[in-house]
Amino acid sequence: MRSHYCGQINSSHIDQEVELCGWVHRRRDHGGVIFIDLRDREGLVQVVYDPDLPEMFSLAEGVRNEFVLRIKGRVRARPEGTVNKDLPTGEIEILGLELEILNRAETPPFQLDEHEKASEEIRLRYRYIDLRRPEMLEKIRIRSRVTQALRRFLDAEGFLDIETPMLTKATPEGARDYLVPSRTHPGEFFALPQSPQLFKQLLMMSGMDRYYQVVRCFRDEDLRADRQPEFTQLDIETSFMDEDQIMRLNEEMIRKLYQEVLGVELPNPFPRMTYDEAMERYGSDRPDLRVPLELVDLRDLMQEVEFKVFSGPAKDPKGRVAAMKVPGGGALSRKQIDEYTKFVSIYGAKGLAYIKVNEKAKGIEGLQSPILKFLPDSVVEGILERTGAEDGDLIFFGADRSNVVNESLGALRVKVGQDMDLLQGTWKPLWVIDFPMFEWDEQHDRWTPLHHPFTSPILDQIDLLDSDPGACKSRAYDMVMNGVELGGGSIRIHQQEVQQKIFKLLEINEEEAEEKFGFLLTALKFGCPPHGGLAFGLDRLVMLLTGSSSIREVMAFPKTQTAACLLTSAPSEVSAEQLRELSIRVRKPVVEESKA
RNA sequence: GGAGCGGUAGUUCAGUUGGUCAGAAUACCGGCCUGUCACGCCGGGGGUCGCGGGUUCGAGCCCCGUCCGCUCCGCCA
Repeated sequence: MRSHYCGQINSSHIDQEVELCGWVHRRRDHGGVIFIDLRDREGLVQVVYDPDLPEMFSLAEGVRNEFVLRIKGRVRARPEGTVNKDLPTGEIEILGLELEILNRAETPPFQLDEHEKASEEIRLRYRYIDLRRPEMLEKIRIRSRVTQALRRFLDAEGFLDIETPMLTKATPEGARDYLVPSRTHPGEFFALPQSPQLFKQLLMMSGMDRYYQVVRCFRDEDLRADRQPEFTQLDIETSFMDEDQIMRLNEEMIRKLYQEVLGVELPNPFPRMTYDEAMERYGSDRPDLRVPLELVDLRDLMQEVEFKVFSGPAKDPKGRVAAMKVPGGGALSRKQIDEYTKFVSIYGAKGLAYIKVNEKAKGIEGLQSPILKFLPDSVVEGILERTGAEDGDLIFFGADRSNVVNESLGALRVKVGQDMDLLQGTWKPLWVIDFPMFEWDEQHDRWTPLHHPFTSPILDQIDLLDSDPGACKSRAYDMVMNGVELGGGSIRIHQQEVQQKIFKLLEINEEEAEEKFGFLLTALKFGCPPHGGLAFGLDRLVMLLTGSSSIREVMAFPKTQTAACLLTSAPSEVSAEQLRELSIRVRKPVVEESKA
C-alpha cells in the first residue's frame, strides 16, 4: 500500500522513506542516472535511480512511459541548480531504493504531454488514458467537489436525498424518450426519465417537503457542445415555499459553491430581470451580462419610413426593428461585416444593415452606410440619439419577425462582444423571471408550454388563461450565468382544476391527460401542498467552473455528436436471442443498390 | 432534416496549378552523453493519404457518393 501520493510529497518529507504507486510519466537517463517522473492523481514527483543500486538501476532501465510502478525511496532536497520551479514537487526528489513493476504498458496511442494536444476523437477512444492527464484529473476532481458542496448545503438545509425510478413511463410530450423494452410485458416499453419532474412532485404530496437528487436524465435529441443524451441534474423540490424563497435559497447555494470551489464572491442578491426585459434589451432569455452591448427598439421611428425592409416589421405586431450600437465598431472592415452578415443569416436574418459613425459633427455627411439613402434625416438623427452613438461607433440593425431579430441580434451581440474583447467582469449571474406561460406553435396551430405543463400561472393572471393566453405569465424562473442557462424551475400547479384547465388549453383532451398523467391528476385530489423547485444542469455548472468549452470535458465518458460511445462502440446490435425474448423484430434499413 | 469545417506516419500537422508530394515535428527502436526535467547529439524503422466510385496519360489534390469527428440551425415541454 502506498504511504503517500506522488503529488503530495514536499519538503516536509525530507529524509523520510516513502512508498509510492503511480504511472511513469517520463523516463530519461542522463549522466549515468535514471530519472523517472512518477505520476498519480495528485501530481508528479521525480525519482532518481543511480548505479549504486545496480539491480534497481537495471530494472529502471527497462521502464517505459505509462508503466505502473510501486517504488520505495528516500525524499531529499534536489541538488543545487536542478530545482524545477514549474513543478509543485520540484524542490525535492526521491532517491529510488526499490522498484516494482506492477504492470507494463504499450506505447500509448497519443502523448499525454500538454504541448501537443491529441484530437478529441482519439482522446474519447482511449478515454481511460486521457483521464490520466492532470488537466482531466483536475476537472473530475472539481466535479466531485461541486457535488459534495451542493449536497452539504442541501443536507444542512434539511433536504432529503431521494432516488426516483430510472425505468419509468414514456411521456410523448417534450423531448424524445429513450425507450427500454419490457420482457415481461411484450410490446410495451419503459422510458428513461427526461427528468424526475413528476416523481418529485409526488414526493411533495407525500410530505417530503424538501427533496433533492443528483440524478441522471436522458433525452434523445441531437447533441451540442452543452447537450448530451445523458446528463446530470441537481434536482430540487420544496413544499410551501414561494418563488422568492426558492430563488433566495438556491442562489445562496450557488454563492457558497463559488466561494468554496473558486474563492469567488458572487453578488448578493443575484439581479433579477423579467423575460420581456431580457428579450427587449438582449434578444435572449439567457443574456450574457458580461457583454456590454444592448438592443434598442426602433419600432416607433420606423413606422412611416419608405424603406419597407424597416417599416414592414415595424408595423407588424409580430415584427421587430432594433438597433445595436457597437462602440469602436467603426474599425470593422467590410469583410468582417460580411462575416457578421453571414453569421446572422444562420438565424434567418435576410441581411445586416449598419451605419458607421465617422464624424458626428458633420451630420449625415459624417455617416457611412448603404441604407442612409432610404431613411429621412430626422429618423437617422433619432437613431443616433437613441443609441447614443459617438464617433468611431457602428450601429447594426435587425428588422424581421421578432424572433428572428431577437435570435440574430442576440447571438450577434455575444459574438461581437467576444470578437472585440468587450467582456466586462468574470461572473454575471442573473435570474430571469416572469416567463410567458405559452408560446404559439405556428406549425401545429396551437399553444405549447414554454416551460412544462405543470408550471403554475401567476395567480392574479389566471383569468388571462381564457382571455389572452399569450399574455399570461408563469411562476417560472431561470438561473443564468454568463449566458449559460444553469438551471430553471417554477412553482407547480397544486390544484386539480387549474391543471385540467392548462391541459385543456394545450389541447390535451381528458382521455389523453388521463392516459399520460392520470396518476398525477389523481394524486392532486388527495392533498397536494403548494410546491415548486428547480433543476440545475450539473454538467454545465462544472463546465463553467472549470472554464471548459464543452460538457464533454467534464464528463468521464461522454458520447459523440451522433450519440455514440467511441470507447465501447455503443450502441451496437444485439443477438437474435435477446430480441426474441423482448418480442422485438428489427426492420433493417434497406441498403440501396449502388447505381452502376 | 439542414449549413459549415476537418479526416495524410502511433500522434499533431504541412503538402502550391493534377506531374520527385509520401514530408516535418514529436512519439517509438538502437547508439552516444556524469543531474535531466518539452534535455541534447547521431542513426533507424514506420503510410489502405477515412472508404467506394468517377474524370485523366497521371489524383493526397478535381467530381459524385458514403462513413467518422467537431461547430451551428432545426430539435431539446
